[in-house]
Amino acid sequence: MNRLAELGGPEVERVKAPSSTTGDFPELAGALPGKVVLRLAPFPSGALHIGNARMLFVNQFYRERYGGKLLLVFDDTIGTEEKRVEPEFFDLILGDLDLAGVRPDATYYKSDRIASFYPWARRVIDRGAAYVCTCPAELLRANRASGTACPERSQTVAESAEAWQQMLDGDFAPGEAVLRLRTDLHDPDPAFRDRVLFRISDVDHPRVGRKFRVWPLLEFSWAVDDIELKVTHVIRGKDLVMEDRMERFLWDLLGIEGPSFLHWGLLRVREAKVSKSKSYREVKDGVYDGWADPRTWSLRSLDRRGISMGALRAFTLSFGLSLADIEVPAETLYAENRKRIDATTVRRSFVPDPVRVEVEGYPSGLTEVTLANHPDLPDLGRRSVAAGPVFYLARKDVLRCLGSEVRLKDLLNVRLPESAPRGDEPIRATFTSRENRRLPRLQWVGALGAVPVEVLGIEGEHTPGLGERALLTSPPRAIVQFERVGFVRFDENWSPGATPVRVVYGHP
RNA sequence: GCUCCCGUAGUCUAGUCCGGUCAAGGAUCCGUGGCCUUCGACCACGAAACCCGGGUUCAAAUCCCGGCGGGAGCACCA
Repeated sequence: MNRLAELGGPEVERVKAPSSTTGDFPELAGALPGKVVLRLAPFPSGALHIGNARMLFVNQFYRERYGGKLLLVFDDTIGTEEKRVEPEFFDLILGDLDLAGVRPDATYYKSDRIASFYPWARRVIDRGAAYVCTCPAELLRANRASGTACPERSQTVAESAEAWQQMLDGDFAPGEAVLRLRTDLHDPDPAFRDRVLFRISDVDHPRVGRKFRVWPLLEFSWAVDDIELKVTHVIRGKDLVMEDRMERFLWDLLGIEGPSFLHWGLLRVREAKVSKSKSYREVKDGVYDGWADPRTWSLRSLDRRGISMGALRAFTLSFGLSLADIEVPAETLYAENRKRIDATTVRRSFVPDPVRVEVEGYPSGLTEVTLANHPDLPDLGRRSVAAGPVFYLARKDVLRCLGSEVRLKDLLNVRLPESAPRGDEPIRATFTSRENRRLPRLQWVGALGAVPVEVLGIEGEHTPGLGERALLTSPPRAIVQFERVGFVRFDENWSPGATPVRVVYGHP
């Protein structure tokens, strides 16, 4: 009925008008209210980022629509060298879910469940549908490509069962044997031909150590867990459609009715090049400022920038469940966020790359001015700003307006000199009038009230500048708008009064 | 190459299943004006689209056929 309320997340009440388009969300096949069981399956290799948002919010959305359960299942099988499971990521992801407002009804760890996969493997073997292959990986791949059967493909059930037991007993080293499904060597999709179900690894797992050597691959583990955990609908990206087919194949083989599948297409945010493995390296090496570094585009970095999870959710859900692969500019997310924060955000003055300007003929006695904290909302109060004959203006502003009359916003008008300043030579401007005229309006900070500010930007760059004194009293994590610059959020680890004032840039 | 998916304004999306109410709606972006102290917000106005070609039909964005274009997957990763 009320699509916006469904989509908007917690802050929706504050949004004045319908904002985002509502994407299309089809009904789940055969879904019964209160009986739907969905799952979130993050791989613990880094903080959740903007690219994971769709998984989170789409599943949460359907859980809300049907009133069912949402399970969190850490997909922490053994991974690879490049995709490593690291112990700290479990809590990191739990924290990210909390931040996103996604509260799973139960949490599972695949690594706890490894042993329960073995009997299922045995059932598949007993049906004559799997065999132990000892081909080297390269040969296996080559055979698959050419549709050639390796000698072991014709194993009897008893032989397969014995070899499988040898795998479990540790008779094979990593890479020496795998359990493969017998599909069709001439399947049109080469990837589907006799896929590997289990492999051997003796890598130390952060949760279960070396307790298991035989690890299931994603499709098999899910074919089992979707049944054992009674998942009713699997909603995931379309990059995993081949896995659907594998799961169905296994269920058909065992005569089981499994959940149904639903997918969405690839969603890229143009500005965000996300890579968990790159972020992991940079965080570990200290190049990034932790997992909240803006360059990670992690949920926590967005939060740090003052982008609300409600805005992210609305943004994410606005694309519906379209199977098209899309690329969206971050501006769309920013617009969504702006709608939420603009009306509650105080205005402050900030001058990047400041240059000193002395005003000749400055009216004596004009030492301060009282300004509204928000141009349209008197309720947000006023503050007093120190003014004086000496100001700091943004170099860019000054250079752009040389020789012209400009207005120091909310204060008075001056004429800037004709020529650019040389070196550190102070700029001399001339007072013209106080009347409010249509002139270019420049941000300023009075020399007496100026406090140093450092803005952390989206590319991880630090922009120093000067801001007005009132900034010193903002609480950490407060969001303010630097007029004509954009919305910024005070950093969590900044204490009021400390300089430089540390803020993180959010968006225009 | 093989398998699958997708083509509505610059971008995203509604509509496509069940053809007419769609001379196509919304968001964002862009432009203009207003509000007269933000390059923000808000208000008003404006620009801007059914991939192409056939067919069926009184009627096609919607159905059929054929092209073309874009994307994803193709691991002993998840």
